[in-house]
Amino acid sequence: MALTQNTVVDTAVTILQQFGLADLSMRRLAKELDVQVGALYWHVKNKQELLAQVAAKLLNTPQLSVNAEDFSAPADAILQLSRRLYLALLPIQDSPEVIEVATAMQVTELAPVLQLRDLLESSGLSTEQARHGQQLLLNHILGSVAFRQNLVQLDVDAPLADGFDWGLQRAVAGLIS
Amino acid sequence: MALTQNTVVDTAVTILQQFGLADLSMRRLAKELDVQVGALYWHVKNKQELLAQVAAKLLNTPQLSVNAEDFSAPADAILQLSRRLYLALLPIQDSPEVIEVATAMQVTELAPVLQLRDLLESSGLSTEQARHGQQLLLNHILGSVAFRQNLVQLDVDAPLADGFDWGLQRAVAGLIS
DNA sequence: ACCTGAACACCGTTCAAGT
DNA sequence: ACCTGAACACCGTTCAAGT
Repeated sequence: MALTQNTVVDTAVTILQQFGLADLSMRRLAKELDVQVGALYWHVKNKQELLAQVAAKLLNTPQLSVNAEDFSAPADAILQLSRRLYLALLPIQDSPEVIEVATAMQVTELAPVLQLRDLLESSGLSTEQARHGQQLLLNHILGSVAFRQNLVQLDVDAPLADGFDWGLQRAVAGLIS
Repeated sequence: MALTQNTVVDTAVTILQQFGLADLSMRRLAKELDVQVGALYWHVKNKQELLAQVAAKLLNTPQLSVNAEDFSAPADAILQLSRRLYLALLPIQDSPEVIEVATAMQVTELAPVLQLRDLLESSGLSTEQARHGQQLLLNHILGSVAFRQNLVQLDVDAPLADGFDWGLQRAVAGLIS
């Protein structure tokens, strides 16, 4: 099996899911693929670009999209999509950092994030307002995931009531006045 | 001048402000203090604890507090405090990561973050709701700072209209119904 | 075109030994 | 009590040289 960009990214995803970002090093990745480190740089420009592609693999799945027609109001679709994103990212260690790298490079298109903006626009916000609303919601999703993952990591008893959903509802209520 | 915990943390703050988190390594810090790396570990448990103390130094300043009596409504005090936090963190490279480390370890008390919660409570929210509202606002502040700093880093033209304040107003409006 | 081998310039943390 | 010297086990990236 020849080394391709796809197998590199896929293996990176697996390492991330199983061991977290701290273990996702170029050297570890090379070892997993039975290859020398330098070989990776033929298929991927650098680690940042690799992480962006990992983020795309994580988010660009049909499971993370929502059918606007299934909801009576756009606000409900927004809530649903946000919850799906939150729940999908929660079990993947350090996923917020990875997503942030991808959005920062912004060359990679993350479908659910774009849909979030679309839904905000179709709920009556202007293009610019929708972009800012998307920012607010994404900040809350990623921040809440990171916070929760830190609690687990430090063996602190996680409060049963999460706070994510409450904050999400208030944010959406504030956005769609 | 003997090496103390305080000088170590202060030097760390300086490196962070001038060169960012990537340059704030234990080895670089030791070099700046004309000392061997191992010496640092006598004054600080590890790098994580150091970063938590750096965060405390950055945030626990009287400039980042607000006098509730100066405002007609608690909502205005919340807005003002949030803006001050945002503006204070913006010029410090990678400040969101540092603050996140500190809040994750939660042993360090960050005064402005606590005041945010107090203000939310005094605006009519329950203790639990105030905690969740604090989470929403902090997520937005740190997320927006990180986003802005990434734009600068990548030499993308930053949009003049920031989006932070718009999102902040909507969030506060949603929280204080 | 694709990969190896080896180097460059770094990391955080530990710990015997010195003063 | 406080610090040095040196090691351990790692990093990301580059690049001549091989096939």
